[in-house]
Amino acid sequence: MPELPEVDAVCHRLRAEALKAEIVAAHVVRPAATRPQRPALIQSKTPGRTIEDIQRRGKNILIQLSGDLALGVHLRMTGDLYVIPDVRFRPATARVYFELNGGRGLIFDDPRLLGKIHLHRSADLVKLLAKVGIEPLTPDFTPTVLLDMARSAHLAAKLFLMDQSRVAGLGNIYAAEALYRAHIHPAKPMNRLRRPKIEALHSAIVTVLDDAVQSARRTYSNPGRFGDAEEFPLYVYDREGEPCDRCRRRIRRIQQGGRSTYFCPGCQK
DNA sequence: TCGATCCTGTAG
DNA sequence: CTACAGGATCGA
Repeated sequence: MPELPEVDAVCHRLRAEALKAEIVAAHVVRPAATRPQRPALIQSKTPGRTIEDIQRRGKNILIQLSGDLALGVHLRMTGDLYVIPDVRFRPATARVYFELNGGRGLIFDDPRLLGKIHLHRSADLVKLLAKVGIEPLTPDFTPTVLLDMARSAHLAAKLFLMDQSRVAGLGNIYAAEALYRAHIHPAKPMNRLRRPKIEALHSAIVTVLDDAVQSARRTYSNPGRFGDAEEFPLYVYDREGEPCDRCRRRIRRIQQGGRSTYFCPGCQK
């Protein structure tokens, strides 16, 4: 269930293990994973190609193949993407898998079947990802940019942060953690935040994601599983009823957009 | 902009 | 059994 830091870790791991690998064969076990594309597309077009590059855009993974084709992978809630030494020993939840040179396997693993893997021409994939919002860990992401986006957003702060077309990469956990660190109530309308609060939020987003990236690269270096974020300190997520580390008030859970939001009623006004 | 929906697994 | 899960899309 990856957010930006976990997707980054997956890409990091893949770059170390799959760069320059050749795809020998491709198998779509569950067509749902490629829909609306036909399984035959990946199966017929990827064999013989080499993995040239692996990039991340928001929570999307781009696997650049030789011949100007690219695989676009989205892990959604339970997806994972990793290399195993012997493709014959893939798990039962492998939804798409590639046999690589040397008998290795590149596995798209997704028990819940919500994730997607598609094949596009490289240029088309870039176009498809144009609607993804600003990358929070680049110099483009400044307090002023965030303020500009906030002005027109008649939307709760938590929902704003979860919207991938605005700031890309935050999910349920890190959105809640960023708001906690910035002392902002998750239901606060985004367009009512003043510049100082926006600056605090900007800083919280960058700090949380940056720290989580470092943490995830360490804990997720283990293929086939998502190390839980145990190494990374979560102050509110999944801590309903526990005392806040700052003010000792009990962490509360509310529903926003059909999902749980955790926050401290004492220090997030 | 909101709710329903896609799926399966697991915790209570 | 029900509730819920670190996500995103689609339709109204």
